[in-house]
Amino acid sequence: MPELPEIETIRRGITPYLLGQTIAQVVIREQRLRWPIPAKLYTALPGQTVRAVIRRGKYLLVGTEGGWIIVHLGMSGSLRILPAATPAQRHDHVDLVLTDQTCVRLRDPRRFGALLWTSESPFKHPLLAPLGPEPWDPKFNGEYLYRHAQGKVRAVKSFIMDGRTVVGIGNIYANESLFVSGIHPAREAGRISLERYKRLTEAIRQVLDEAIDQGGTTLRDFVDSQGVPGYFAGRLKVYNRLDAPCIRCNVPVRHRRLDQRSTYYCSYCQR
DNA sequence: AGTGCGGCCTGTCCGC
DNA sequence: TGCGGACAGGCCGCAC
Repeated sequence: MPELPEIETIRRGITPYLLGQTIAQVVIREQRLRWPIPAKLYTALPGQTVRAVIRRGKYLLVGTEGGWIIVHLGMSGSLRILPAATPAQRHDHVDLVLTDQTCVRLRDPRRFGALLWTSESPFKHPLLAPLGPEPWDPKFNGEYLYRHAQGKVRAVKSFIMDGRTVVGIGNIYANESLFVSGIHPAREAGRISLERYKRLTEAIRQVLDEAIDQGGTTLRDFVDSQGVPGYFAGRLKVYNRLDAPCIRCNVPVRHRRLDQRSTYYCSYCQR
């Protein structure tokens, strides 16, 4: 479910409730996420105070004196700020209960998400270490993408969705960014000019900025930490718009499956 | 080494 | 109304 704008929306929502707060206890109702929740998480955390809430790609990192919680929301995860006494519903797997009797509640029906613990720098964790730059990192520019694309025969869509290339771009925003920059999603990554890659990096930042501004995209069930949906779905230019007229040229939006992922594009505007 | 795909899960929707 | 199958916002891990 959540891509970078949704994770950033959640990060901004939970940060004021977490910073400086002390964790009273960790309630685990279901330990089987993508990987089992490590015992260290619930033994080390009580008594710790939250010092930082940061985002790296689609990971949320909650820092305390003793280490870091690494959170990934997979396809269906959400985090809500609630009174700790709120009855848990189906798929509410974990509560971080704070001493002020609020809690951060993790719900994840599909359990593709993860909740991990590290006492080292989270950036050195095997899941985070291989990640490429953030989309707003100055080194993420046209030259960077062009250089890394050389010799790559894979489709540009799959190239930009690869976290080693750049973080945070999932299926929706890959579709949107490629539309905005006029690049066909199936085009070979290694056969795109520097000029067009410059446009793509700008398109990516523009699309992500606007999506964050709108509180993310809710197609069916994304909600922020207060339970509010995002409003970017109304601004999508191609995603989920099969057969609707292209906003630029009126040709019907097309759909195909590319690397097992739903892909929307305008066959006239994107080459 | 780069690439493609199976698999992890539940919920929903659609056609029969 | 029930049932099977396809599909959904991610991404690891393994084949080739």
